[in-house]
Amino acid sequence: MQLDKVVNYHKALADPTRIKILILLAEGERNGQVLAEKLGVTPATITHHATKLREASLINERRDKNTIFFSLNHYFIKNNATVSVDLIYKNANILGGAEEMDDKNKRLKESVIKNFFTSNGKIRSIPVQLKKKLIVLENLVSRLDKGHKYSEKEINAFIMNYHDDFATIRREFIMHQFMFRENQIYELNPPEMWARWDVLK
Amino acid sequence: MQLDKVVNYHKALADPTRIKILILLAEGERNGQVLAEKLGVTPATITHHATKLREASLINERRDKNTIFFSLNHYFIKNNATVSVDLIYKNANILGGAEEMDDKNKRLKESVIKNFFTSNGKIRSIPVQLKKKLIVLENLVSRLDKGHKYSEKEINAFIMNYHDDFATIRREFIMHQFMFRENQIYELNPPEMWARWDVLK
DNA sequence: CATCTAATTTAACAAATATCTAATTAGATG
DNA sequence: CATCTAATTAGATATTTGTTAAATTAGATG
Repeated sequence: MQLDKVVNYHKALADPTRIKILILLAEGERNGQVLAEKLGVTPATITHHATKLREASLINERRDKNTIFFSLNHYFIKNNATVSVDLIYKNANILGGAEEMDDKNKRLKESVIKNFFTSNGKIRSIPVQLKKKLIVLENLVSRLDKGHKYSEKEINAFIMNYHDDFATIRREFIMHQFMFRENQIYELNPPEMWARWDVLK
Repeated sequence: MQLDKVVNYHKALADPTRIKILILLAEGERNGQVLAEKLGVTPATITHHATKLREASLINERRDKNTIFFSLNHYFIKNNATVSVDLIYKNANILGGAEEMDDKNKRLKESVIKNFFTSNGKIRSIPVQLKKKLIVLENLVSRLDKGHKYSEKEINAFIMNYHDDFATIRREFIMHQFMFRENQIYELNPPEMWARWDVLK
């Protein structure tokens, strides 16, 4: 469930040593030994924290010979700071009733599709407003086959039918739970896991 | 210290029961007994969590006779979601003790500039080695204006002064945090966010 | 293959924390 | 004052979590 994701994200940031690691990584990539030395802890402790930060998608890693360099996942950090806020307000609406899509949302959906896709089906631009962006992403993702296992190449090629910036859109697919990635293989999530735009304001 | 504040904020949100309380409160104010009943815990547990949420300024309280009604501190929630992000990037320089560039790196930089740029300032070829590639990218990006908002067209035109493959280089600008894109507008990141080549081997 | 380096795993332990039950407090009302 | 309601506190317990030392693994190099 999505709640766990948010909780784990906050757990990852709920420790001073981990925050300090992120602060150091904001300067540039660092390996485990250096982090351990700078923070006055053992390499084992760094490994422990790195695992948590990795699980929360807050850091990336790059291996060079025996050394592993950690770095910030800038994109994820910037985009998830507000996720908890979204979750709280979004789920409030769900609990508060408003189950089926109302006319207003239907009209919005049509208008977004009309305005953000060109006549030959390409994406004119990626909406900035979350709600509209989700409508576009959902529309795209609906054209993929359920249960089909896509390579990254295939996903890129698919996206490029609609927009050049496949990297951003591919990331958004994952971030908003439209797809999941395992072993470099991409696959659709069931629709009930997709981010809900119809409950947003 | 500011670090503790951020850690405590995340600790407050690092528990599923507390997130659920906030979700319920987003619907409107609720008293302890009702929250306990809805979440299947005892009133004592609600008191426990309410204390933590209160300490993190996430909720407010209002007393009416014997009943205490909890409500969201909307203002605080909305304004603090990004505090941790700010903290991480802001403190990077301070904590990190920016080591100055050593002679070896200075020489390498000169040599890369000399070898990968032609006499009329074009890029001869994009270096394959990460460290050298970052030197070239940084050199390019340093010619852009801080704070200026560039359209994609402008960025492409700029890059094409130096190399034909603007798409690749534009992507590398983003990927290595030299720039960020929002709303199809490109802008320089502050230098402390740029990928550091001087720490690479 | 022997050796070196950096990272990880394992086992142990202390500290923090989520939850409950039972007792207590704060305030309202007859 | 006696009683009722809602919240809090106190004490107990089980779980989670941060840390370390020691052993092990992964990969590079001679």
